[in-house]
Amino acid sequence: MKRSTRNAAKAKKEIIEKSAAVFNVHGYAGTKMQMLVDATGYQMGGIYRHFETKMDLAKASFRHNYEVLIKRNFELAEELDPKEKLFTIFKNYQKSALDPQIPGGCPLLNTAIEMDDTDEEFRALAHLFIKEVLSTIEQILEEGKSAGFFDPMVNAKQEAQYLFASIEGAIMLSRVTKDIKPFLAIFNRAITHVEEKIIKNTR
Amino acid sequence: MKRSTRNAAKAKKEIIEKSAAVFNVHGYAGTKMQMLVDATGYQMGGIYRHFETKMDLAKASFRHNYEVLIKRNFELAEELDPKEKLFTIFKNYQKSALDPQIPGGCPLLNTAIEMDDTDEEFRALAHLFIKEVLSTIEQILEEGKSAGFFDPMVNAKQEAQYLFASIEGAIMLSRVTKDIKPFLAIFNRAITHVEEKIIKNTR
Amino acid sequence: MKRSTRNAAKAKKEIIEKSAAVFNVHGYAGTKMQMLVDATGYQMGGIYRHFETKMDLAKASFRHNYEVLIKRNFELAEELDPKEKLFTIFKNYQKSALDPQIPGGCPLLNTAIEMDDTDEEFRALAHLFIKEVLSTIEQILEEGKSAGFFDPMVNAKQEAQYLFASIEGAIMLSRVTKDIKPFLAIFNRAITHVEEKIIKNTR
Amino acid sequence: MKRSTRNAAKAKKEIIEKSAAVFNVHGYAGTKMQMLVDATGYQMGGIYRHFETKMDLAKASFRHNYEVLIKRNFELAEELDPKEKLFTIFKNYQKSALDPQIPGGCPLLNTAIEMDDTDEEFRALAHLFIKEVLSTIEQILEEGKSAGFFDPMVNAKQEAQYLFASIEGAIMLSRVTKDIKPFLAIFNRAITHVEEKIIKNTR
DNA sequence: GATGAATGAGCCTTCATTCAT
DNA sequence: GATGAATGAAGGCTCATTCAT
Repeated sequence: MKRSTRNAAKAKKEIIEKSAAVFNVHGYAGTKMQMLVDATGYQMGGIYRHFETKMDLAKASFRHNYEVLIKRNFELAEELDPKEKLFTIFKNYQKSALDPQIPGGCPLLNTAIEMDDTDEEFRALAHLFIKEVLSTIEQILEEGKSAGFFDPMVNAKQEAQYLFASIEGAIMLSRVTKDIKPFLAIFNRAITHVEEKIIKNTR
Repeated sequence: MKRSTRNAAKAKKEIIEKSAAVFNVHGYAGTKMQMLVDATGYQMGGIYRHFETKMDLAKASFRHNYEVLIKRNFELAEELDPKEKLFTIFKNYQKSALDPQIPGGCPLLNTAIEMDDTDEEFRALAHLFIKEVLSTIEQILEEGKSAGFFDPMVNAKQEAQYLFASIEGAIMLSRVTKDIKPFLAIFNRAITHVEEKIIKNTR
Repeated sequence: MKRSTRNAAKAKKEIIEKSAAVFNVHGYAGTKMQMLVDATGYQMGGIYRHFETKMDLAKASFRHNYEVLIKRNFELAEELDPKEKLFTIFKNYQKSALDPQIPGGCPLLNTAIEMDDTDEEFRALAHLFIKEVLSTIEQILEEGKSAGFFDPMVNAKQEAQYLFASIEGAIMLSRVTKDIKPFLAIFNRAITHVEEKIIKNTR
Repeated sequence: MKRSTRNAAKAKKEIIEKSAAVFNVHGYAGTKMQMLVDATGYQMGGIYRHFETKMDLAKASFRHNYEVLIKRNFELAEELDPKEKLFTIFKNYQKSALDPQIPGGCPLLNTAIEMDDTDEEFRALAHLFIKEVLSTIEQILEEGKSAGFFDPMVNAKQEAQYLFASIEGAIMLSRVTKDIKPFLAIFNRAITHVEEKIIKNTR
């Protein structure tokens, strides 16, 4: 096959983008190099020119999936107020559930579960990304408290963990049942929770 | 080592029990037959006498882990009232998190995540077990509603899913961070939720 | 193919014996696992059950070749006097050159040359074996001096090195020319040297 | 790096010169094209423009090493008498051993050993070069006999082979022991041999 | 029932060579 | 003339499974 590009950076990017989906669907151990050859259109050696090992490519793919996830779910217009920000994130997660950009479920969840006891470096990477997500949510909650939108009694850190855990659990449920309904149900439950427990009731 | 005196059923049980932990820690693809040889004390042939394939043993191990989980977390004294039942389940989950009987995290979560896109039969099994857990919780909620303990407005099914999702998400967070604190925080958050939103406030 | 043996030690021995010739002919880098599969009659996995890596098998093969060489060339009847011993070694080397037990030339020479700059552990092994051979010759020379057969002025260590070097050089010449004559010529030259310079001339 | 200004012949020469050392140290099978890219400063395509295959470059490199060896060890002033010529060669070999121009040992020895059973064409080349060296020594011996310096009973051909074999064996010993001493010891032994057996004793 | 040696397909990786630029 | 990205056929090694004992 004739390759259209002879540009290293572009090729590397292309390989990552096409591999990322495969890893997220089949898991890192479950993904075979041959699958990546098929998915990327590159041959073995072409892939190995850009990545020392399969696991290096796996980590780059995970990072890519994370960035896509951040871009889709957490990239928020500056002018939004904290409440709007929080609901935008919710809306984005729902959109992602209904029309996934990354097949195979949430890469953070998948990677955390596969790597927690198998690959310390990989686990640490998942940990890092999850911390970033949690701290983004936490920050919005703190902003909301300062700005008088959210109940000042709210423990931002705990609430962020709670929201994130619920959503990841919801994703898992919908994936194992192959049914979007559990996700939507839990999701709405979580929104209600936000409305009732986090947002300051200006009655 | 002579084992000929043992009977088949006992050997099979022993192999399952000892394999179950290995599968839960390393995942099904990540577990190698040699690990099971080491863990069980049986040799290749000894294991294959009782299980046709590694995946058959994996499924039996998963079922075993599920039964252990049910016994530890969901076996409830008949005389408890629904509120007590719910809190007993919570307490059991907390106990399991602090002192795990099954190493490697929640087998329902682990299996759901690994198998959602890779092994349809295995996914269906995880689905089945999760449905059973959900329906147990749901039933308690319904009982509680009927008995006047719980708010009759509660949607039992959704609430069961919400509670389960939160807890599974919490387990994931604690495993990837290698820190029990996130689990406990989310956990307490969920208990508060039950107290405030599910239990009928008799004030 | 049905294998005749299910005995680990015997299988290991068989693999070594059949691999040893291949390694000595093709070199360690030049020998491919497939050659060993063909030569031994064992499959990949059968070989890897007994050796962790190709290089482990290579080292075992080298050791085996060394032992064969020792047995053939340096196993000397106790009752021989030092002069007879020395000439027996010569005769054995000549016999080996005319009718080689190990194809591919002298394994000490081959391994020393291939490994001097490539594999430190392997080089050290070759060094060890060569030291053993040199010390055997040296000892015979010392014995001969003590017993009055050899000139007491002979520096045993140097003379052993000189004899060994000449013979190894001779082997190399005969192999690269694919002609036994250079070996025999040098060989005879070395014998003359022994007769004239080492053996005490009782005139 | 722009190289387009260089001309073909110069580039080819440069590649050979820089590759020659690598081949001699790592062997022909053990040398990877990437090593040559690193050593030469040329890229794959740059090298392949001048050589059809790695083995072609290997042969050119071997020839180069041979020529360097000849120049350093066998280029003798015409006015020297045969005895002086012989000792100059000896001195040159000693100088080469103490301060090698070509790293990795004697290319004649290395190539003979690696190629004797693996590459017939390459073996023939080593054979040719070795024949040239032997015949140079032989000629000096013959000259010396004619001129009355050397014992007329000396068999020039055999004596040349004997000297060459000893020295090559000595090189091998010093390389495998990583110690110059064995070389020097054998070397001195060989010089003594020349003095006592080849040079006509005019007493 | 159980052992553990052996199978062989498949895995990850390497590397001589090609070729678009 | 030269670059360096890409090829693809091996290469070393793994591992679920089989089977002689």
